[in-house]
Amino acid sequence: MRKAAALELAILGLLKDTPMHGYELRKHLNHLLGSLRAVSFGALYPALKSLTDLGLIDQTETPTAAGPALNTKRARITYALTPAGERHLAELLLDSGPDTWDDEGFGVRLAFFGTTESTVRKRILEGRRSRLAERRAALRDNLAARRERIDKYTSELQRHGLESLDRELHWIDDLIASESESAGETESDS
Amino acid sequence: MRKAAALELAILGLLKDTPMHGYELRKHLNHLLGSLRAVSFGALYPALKSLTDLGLIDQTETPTAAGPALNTKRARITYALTPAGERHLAELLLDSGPDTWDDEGFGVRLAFFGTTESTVRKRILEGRRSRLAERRAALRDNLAARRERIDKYTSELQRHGLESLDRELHWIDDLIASESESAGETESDS
DNA sequence: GTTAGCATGTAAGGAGTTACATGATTTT
DNA sequence: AAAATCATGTAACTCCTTACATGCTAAC
Repeated sequence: MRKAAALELAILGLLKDTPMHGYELRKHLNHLLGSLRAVSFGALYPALKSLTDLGLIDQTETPTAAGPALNTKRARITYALTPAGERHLAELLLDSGPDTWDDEGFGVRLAFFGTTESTVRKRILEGRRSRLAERRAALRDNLAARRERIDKYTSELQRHGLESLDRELHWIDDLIASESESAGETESDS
Repeated sequence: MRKAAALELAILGLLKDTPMHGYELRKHLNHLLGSLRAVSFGALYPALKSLTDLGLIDQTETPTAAGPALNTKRARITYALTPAGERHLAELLLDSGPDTWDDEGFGVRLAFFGTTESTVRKRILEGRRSRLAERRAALRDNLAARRERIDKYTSELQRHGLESLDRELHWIDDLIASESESAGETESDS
């Protein structure tokens, strides 16, 4: 299976719901990615090109000179998923491997949890949990190992970092708990 | 002035306190950078090389065959700041521009706040604050703009993101406040 | 005497950024 | 008619990752 950078997944996921052109897509991407990062055109268009080359999306030229009054928006190239693209997206949404535990991967996957199988959701949440727990352990060790030698700014930074991790762990635990609860209701798997 | 990636600053800052060889330096870097990222050898050694080429650090070969029993550790190349390197570091620590507000830049700068002028500290903290405030505003707008159309996972993510931002803003405010307090007390440091 | 960890690097390549280049459409 | 914004791309460059290549030293 291909490497599937987070950006690719986000593009495919957004285009599945709504075919769009690049400029519009970028705005949705920046909302979706939130504080993670901003997508530039220099990143977006090459990505769209490579997805097109792979046959996962196709481009429909919407003429400007001929008839721009289809709706209020003037568009030039509208991107949409091909059948192969839909299949590929469905495959990507079954992944629950290490890539889906890290900050960016997890952020993007969460945005598509609505169309993710509940067993996959659970594995992702648990993977993410253990990732955060590892980080927390490393930070604590670090903090304990060199008590005296750190100035107040560094210790403040680490204290705040630890607190943030604790809150995020708690948050994930809540998500996992609500996942287990609704497991009996909606889907038939347990 | 040169661009000064966060990694360079971290290296210079660490080497000023303690000359070390690469392998050891990497461990300190990974502690310093914490959850931000891990530095690989493929990133570290080229960086050390370029700093050497710039004359900011120098390399001292510590022979292994001849006499390894200097202390318990066998080292091969020890890196240390040159006078030019110290000057350059001092210059970098005066910077309080946009690079010092972003996640990575701020994280690294905070680690060296102990040797940063209090006026510079304050500017950095305030820049960071406004960065976070911008993010918060964007998130809120995003949240308000499309109330109904988001599933529970996305809204949970955004709610948690907003809460984290609020806590971080509060944390920064505390740092700024304690900065102002100690400003009157001592010119040098506390 | 072999495994594990210490120690230093290089080569190829991925994923992105900034700056540039171009032109259409809408608003003022 | 000028300015802002919409819209699509390319080229050069930066920074980092992965995988490789090499050898020393400590411990079992």
